Amino acid sequence: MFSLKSKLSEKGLKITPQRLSILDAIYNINHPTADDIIKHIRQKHSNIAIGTVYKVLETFVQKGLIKRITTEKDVIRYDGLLRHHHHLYSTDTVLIKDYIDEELDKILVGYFKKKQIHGFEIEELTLQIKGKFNN
Amino acid sequence: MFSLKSKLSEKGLKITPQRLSILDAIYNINHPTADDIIKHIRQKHSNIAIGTVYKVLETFVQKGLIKRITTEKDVIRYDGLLRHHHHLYSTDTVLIKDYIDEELDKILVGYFKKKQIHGFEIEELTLQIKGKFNN
DNA sequence: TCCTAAATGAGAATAATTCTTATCAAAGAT
DNA sequence: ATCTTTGATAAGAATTATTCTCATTTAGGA
Repeated sequence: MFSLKSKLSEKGLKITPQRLSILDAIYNINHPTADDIIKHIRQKHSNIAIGTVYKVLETFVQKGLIKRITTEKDVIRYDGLLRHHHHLYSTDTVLIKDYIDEELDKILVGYFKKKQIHGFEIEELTLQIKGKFNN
Repeated sequence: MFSLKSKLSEKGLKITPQRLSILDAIYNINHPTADDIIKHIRQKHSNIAIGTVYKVLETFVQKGLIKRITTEKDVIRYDGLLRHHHHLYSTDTVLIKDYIDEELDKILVGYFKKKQIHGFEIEELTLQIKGKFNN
């Protein structure tokens, strides 16, 4: 089962219309902000409280259903792609794209297996690839 | 000349006490927020307007004197280290440390010289290394 | 020293996020 | 199917971060 409902229940979360529509929004918007999600939900039909969206997003992050994306801005973006991946950041727009590259992952993991960082235990390696999208 | 004043004048910026103390703060605080900088300046002696700090920071970023750091939080942090480097992020605290590794840089550049990303022109590669600092 | 464009201060305005509390609803127990 | 309880949501206030506005000041070249 890959339904939205099963994703919630797998994490021991109650299934509510709000949570389902937030999860749906995350899967249908590219790295959305909380505001993107609110607008997306309100567009179609239902209303939702702003505080609920923030609270649910935090819950999802805690439960590992989604991740926060790092940006240089003062607004938090979320990512529903759980498979390990990197990000392409546009240097002139806000566009961010997922970048999956297992070969790169192997190289990075291999490199840091040999080369320890003194006083630091690595848990995750994410490459930020900044540049320009051609069209 | 590596004085703070020369850093400003090299970029064609007027030398003001506010700019000097902001630059000084950036070099003396580890990846500060605007608020960290304000507190640092007010601690010692001089007062400074909050708006001025934000404005000057933006100017510095535009001129390439400092950089914004990417984080998962909704607060912007700055970095005065201009040499290309990566970052170590603590997964349980807000600590961020610079990580310089030219060997890694060569591997990454070499990798993406061979492996193009379709529709994307790379300008900068920054690795986010998340994990735990041992004390 | 004077002049002018640029910088700053002060506070209002905006934006993003969190908090509070009353009401509501999911889902397990009956 | 209904009840009950615990957790979820709505609404709006509060907080925090950042930006904007505009009057005043100042750096630095003329």
